[in-house]
Amino acid sequence: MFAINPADPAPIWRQIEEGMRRLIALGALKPGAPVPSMRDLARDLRVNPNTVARAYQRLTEGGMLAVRRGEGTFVADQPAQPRKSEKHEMLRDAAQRFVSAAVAAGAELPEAVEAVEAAYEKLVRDERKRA
Amino acid sequence: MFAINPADPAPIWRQIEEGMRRLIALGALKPGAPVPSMRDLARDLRVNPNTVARAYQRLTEGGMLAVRRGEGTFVADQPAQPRKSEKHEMLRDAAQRFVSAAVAAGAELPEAVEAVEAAYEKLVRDERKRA
DNA sequence: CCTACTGTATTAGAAGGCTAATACACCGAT
DNA sequence: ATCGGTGTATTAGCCTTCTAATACAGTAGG
Repeated sequence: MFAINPADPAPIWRQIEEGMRRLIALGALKPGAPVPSMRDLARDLRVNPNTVARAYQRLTEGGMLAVRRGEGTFVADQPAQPRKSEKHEMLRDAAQRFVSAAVAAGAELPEAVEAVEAAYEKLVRDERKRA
Repeated sequence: MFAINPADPAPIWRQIEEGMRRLIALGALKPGAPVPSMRDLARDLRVNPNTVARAYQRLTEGGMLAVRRGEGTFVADQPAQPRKSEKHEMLRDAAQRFVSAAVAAGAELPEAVEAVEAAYEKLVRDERKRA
């Protein structure tokens, strides 16, 4: 599925939440498709089931996942995409953090953009490979 | 100087460290110039002096700052810029995190690049304004 | 029915980040 | 010499995250 980065200061449950959103946005997980059970994913990521549960709960509340109790968890039929305002806000914040890190590392704009393009292509390529 | 973002999961001492690196990289703090005392900066950022101390220590170890004991802390005469390999590694990791967040938010590459350009210009503009 | 799997919930404990309160050593100015 | 400013260091306590160990409720299949 995706990997957990222990060096990332972001909580694991947030990394899982973001990873699922990413897979759905990329189309790697289609509406109605089952997602791994909490215990399976926890074993896969070497993480506690409770941590996965927290991520799944948030995704369910957000309308990305749908739970059929006793049966499993599935991608929602109409995965709720974030509102335009929220999307822009998230993008703006993430970009601010990235640029701050890039400048602190001694990079200027062209280098930063280049790194983003490379990371994007790699992400898409890795996802295609898994399919 | 710069602001602390409580919503950012990154530890405060790391935000401070990055903020100082940024100011030096942008030329807002020139070699030999004094940086705020730990207690002053702590009061300014509404943060504990110990937290600032941790950031300053790391920056001193990294060769960015120089301490004249009892007198204050100053930007090193020749601020050590990160090695090319480290710079690339930092850029790559930061870009990966940003792209992951952007895709999870439902954005594609052009939008992401646009956000980066906007954030960069805003960062530079805000720094010029403070000077 | 029984087993094995789903998600849900609770409790306890370890680890790290942050705060707070001190104390110490050093330098410069009064 | 004293006072007020530096950076350095230590200790204790709180909060959040993560782990671990359970227990419970629902569904599918033999």
